[in-house]
Amino acid sequence: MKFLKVPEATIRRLSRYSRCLENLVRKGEKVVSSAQLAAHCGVNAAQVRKDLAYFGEFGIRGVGYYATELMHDIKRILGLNKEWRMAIVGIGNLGSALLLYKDFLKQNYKIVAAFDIDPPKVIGRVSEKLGKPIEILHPDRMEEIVKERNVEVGIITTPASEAQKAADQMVEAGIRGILNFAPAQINVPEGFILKNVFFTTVLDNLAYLLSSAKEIKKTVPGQRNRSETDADESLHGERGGGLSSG
Amino acid sequence: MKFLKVPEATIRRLSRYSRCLENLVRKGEKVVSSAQLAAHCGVNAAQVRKDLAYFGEFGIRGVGYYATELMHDIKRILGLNKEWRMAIVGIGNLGSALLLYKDFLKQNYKIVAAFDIDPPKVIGRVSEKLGKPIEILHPDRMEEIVKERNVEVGIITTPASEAQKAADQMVEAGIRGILNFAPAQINVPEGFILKNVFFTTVLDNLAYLLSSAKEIKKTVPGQRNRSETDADESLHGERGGGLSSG
DNA sequence: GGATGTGAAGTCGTTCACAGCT
DNA sequence: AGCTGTGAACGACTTCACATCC
Repeated sequence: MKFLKVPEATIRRLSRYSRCLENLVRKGEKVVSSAQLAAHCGVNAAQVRKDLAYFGEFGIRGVGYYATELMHDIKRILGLNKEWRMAIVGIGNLGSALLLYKDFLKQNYKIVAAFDIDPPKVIGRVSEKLGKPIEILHPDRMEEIVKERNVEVGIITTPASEAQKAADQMVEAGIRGILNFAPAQINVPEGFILKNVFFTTVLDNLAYLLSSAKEIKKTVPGQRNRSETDADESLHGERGGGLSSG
Repeated sequence: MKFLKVPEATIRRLSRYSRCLENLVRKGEKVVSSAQLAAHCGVNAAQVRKDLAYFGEFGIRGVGYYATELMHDIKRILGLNKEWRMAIVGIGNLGSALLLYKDFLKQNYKIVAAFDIDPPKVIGRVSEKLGKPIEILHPDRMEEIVKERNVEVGIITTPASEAQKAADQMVEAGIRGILNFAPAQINVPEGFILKNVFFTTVLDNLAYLLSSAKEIKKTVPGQRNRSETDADESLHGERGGGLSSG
């Protein structure tokens, strides 16, 4: 095990290994080899071993990895051995969906505050769907609430035009990690972390592949056999500068 | 201009260039250099030129690129010079949000059909928010409807347990491109294209960065100066095998 | 024997540097 | 003079192959 820069791609794969291991453990597997895990995740076996090697030695030569143990090790590496408390800003369609989206909470992620510039407008409809009243707060109170509730992650689901302002308020409130769903380019100060989730970039990708496939491949007319999924590298991130949406 | 394999990353950047160019055109810029565009997008100027070089020559030496023209060229390359008709399966929280999410439709993407295994259950609440009645169909009718309405892209927003079934029905109906939001590993036959949008993978990434930043950097205590955003490479895709969410 | 951990090789993508147009 | 287009250098990530250890 060396040290230094872990590729972003490695972290993404760890996230995947973790979920595959959950399945394998659920199926009762006690020990898994890098080859098995790799097959389940659709990656190369050496890749699995290399990824893990960034963080230590987790396996037993000649045997493999203890599934449960490895799963926990990976979760610890990813920082999932704690509860991450999140605040969401912008309770429109997407915001309220995330607020209600149960698959989200599976892994130690909890939304503990919701902000919108017009609380009364949204409080009713979200509460109704949730079945219990939900508290929607004005962003002016962000700093206070963030301190009070130990929020560490902010989610932006405002319209694009409001996204930078929301990010500024988060930064001001001391939130270090921001997940942005608004189709806007946001800047944050050094030391803060911004991740974008842009749907339409992925759609654009799909559109490109469909368009170019049509041109090139006259092959594969009506094949119906199940086969291993092809590549689908996709969800990405952005850097500085102009507006961009996903 | 050579030919051959265009990197996935290039396509993602084209998507970004396109949106930056929209802004620049809106601001009245007639001509932009690769350096300007690169600055706006937070990439290297040579990268911009290389990316474009995969598809032809679009600039004028000593001058730059005509902004509007380049924007249209890029959109054409991405396949955005047509309307993409989409069907969404699974009208839960996320599905109905996407159905109502206006920022989505900006670029030639239109949802023309919505499916759910229990239409009556969801039809009411979506219609209410939309202000007009919406038609929710049973997935059994997918093939018929897809043909009728020329659907080319499918969006999966079912629970994870139903995602593969939804994909199978899309494939059966002849939908070639699938965008999957369900936290599940899906397989599609050769010739079909699957892109995943996994929120929680991005969150895991954020969690990792926040955790490791805490360990390493005791620096950058209370910096408040605006600075160019740091890296935020992120939204990704998956391949074969096990369950994964994002 | 068998699977891990890892240097070395290979592949892919990015950046440099400059020739070539305008 | 200025900026594009592009071969060549560089760097990063992936895969191979094997020494190492159980």
